[in-house]
Amino acid sequence: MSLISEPIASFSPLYEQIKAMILASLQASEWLPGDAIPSEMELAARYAVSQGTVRKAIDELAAQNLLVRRQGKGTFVATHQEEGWQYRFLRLEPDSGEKLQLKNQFLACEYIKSDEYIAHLLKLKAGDPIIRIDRVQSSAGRPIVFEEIWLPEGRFKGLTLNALNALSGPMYALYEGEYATHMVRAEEKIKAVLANDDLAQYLQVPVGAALLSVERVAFTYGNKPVEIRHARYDTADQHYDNKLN
Amino acid sequence: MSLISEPIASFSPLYEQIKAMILASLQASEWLPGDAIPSEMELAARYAVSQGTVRKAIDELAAQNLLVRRQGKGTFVATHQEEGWQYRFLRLEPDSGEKLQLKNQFLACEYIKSDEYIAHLLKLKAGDPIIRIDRVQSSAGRPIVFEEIWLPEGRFKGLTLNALNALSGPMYALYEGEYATHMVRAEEKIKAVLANDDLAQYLQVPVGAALLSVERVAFTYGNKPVEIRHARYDTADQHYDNKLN
DNA sequence: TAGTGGTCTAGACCACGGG
DNA sequence: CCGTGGTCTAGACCACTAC
Repeated sequence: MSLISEPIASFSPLYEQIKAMILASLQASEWLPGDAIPSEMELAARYAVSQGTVRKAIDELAAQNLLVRRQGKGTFVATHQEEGWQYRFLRLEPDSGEKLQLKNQFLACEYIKSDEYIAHLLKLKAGDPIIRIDRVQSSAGRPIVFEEIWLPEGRFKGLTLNALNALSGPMYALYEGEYATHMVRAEEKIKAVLANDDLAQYLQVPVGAALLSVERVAFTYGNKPVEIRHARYDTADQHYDNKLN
Repeated sequence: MSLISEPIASFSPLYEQIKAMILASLQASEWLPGDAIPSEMELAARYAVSQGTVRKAIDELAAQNLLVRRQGKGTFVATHQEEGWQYRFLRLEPDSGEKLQLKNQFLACEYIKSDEYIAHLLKLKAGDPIIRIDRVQSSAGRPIVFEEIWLPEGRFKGLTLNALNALSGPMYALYEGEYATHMVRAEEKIKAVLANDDLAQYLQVPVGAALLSVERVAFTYGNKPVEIRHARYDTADQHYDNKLN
């Protein structure tokens, strides 16, 4: 591959250009979550570079959790459908250290107009159509999480409360299967807040109890924000677990 | 380098053995934070492997933030002294998005016996001697953070309130400079709590205000826990910022 | 046995930093 | 100018998976 006359990235290392082309294929759904991508040798031939160069490109995409390598089998597009990746972005865990088992109860799924704030986060215009979902998640029969979710209507057209109630497993699996939208990364802003009347009722805690407020923006390929969540966690018996490196 | 008769790791890939040996040198303070380590060629000669193998070992250590590569200059041992790495583990930031400027006020530095809980986290025995430090950090004259810190006395012998009050900059820089202890990673458990009388006074908030409780265990080389912190953040005007990948 | 990713090598050349 | 890390190649062999 020559360094001039490149379709996507115009300069910088060859492997960066390969990365960009693989990313473009992912974004274009040429390879779907769970699928194997072509072998390193095939890609090397396709892009007319050495296997080592393809290897470095794939290594970096795998480090970003976009691809998953499996020795002897191939390289696969990451998916939230998979065992162990089901709740990849959930940092809440019981103080006891056991695994958290959450049961969904969806309360609402409304088609509304975006306000300024949500529009800004989703890179839409105020007034653009969006979907708003409310849910409560329970562990061992006790409500632990109250969550408001906002989605752009365009990408998630047709989503209904019934579809949500039929769901078992994480919403990101649903987004992948039904709306061809794979979440790549997210940003969270965390605060401590007091329970108001509504929150107290949803989470069955006293008014004035301390709750963890977690605002999340989730992004798909190309750094495109496609979901906003505002969760409140009851952290009496569980905590938000974070690793710093 | 032969695959048998290895001093440190006994098998697995060559570059893993190189990693282990570089790590051992770091742990033994053969190269100090801020220093350059030998060049790739030198290390390749020393370990009798190719440059590419050393390269892969260094790449992985750099990805873990133990080393820092600088093209044209060399590879350096990571340090908390450096501009931009000063508050590498601090995730608190103003809602406005500006940079947080914190001023220290140390309240106490006592030599005490460890209780069960702290001993367990530090992998000591209950009753072992430890140091306990209290401090308040303020931004623009307003108290934002109250923090209790526990250190094993053995490693930090001689630390005094005066030394702390002379400190400008992060404590991890002090640990590095005075106690040859570099922090490599940390784990935090986050909850929402209510301000009691003491916290209300330290942070100048009403009793019953919501505060973020952050318990941190910090580790040096070899996964050795050497510091416990329990912080309470006032998140009225700032938040804990987290990226999920 | 064939095909995949994983390791290792040796050598060429580039890009950056500093004397 | 030299020494550093950064890129790229070509080829050999290993380790794992599946048929």
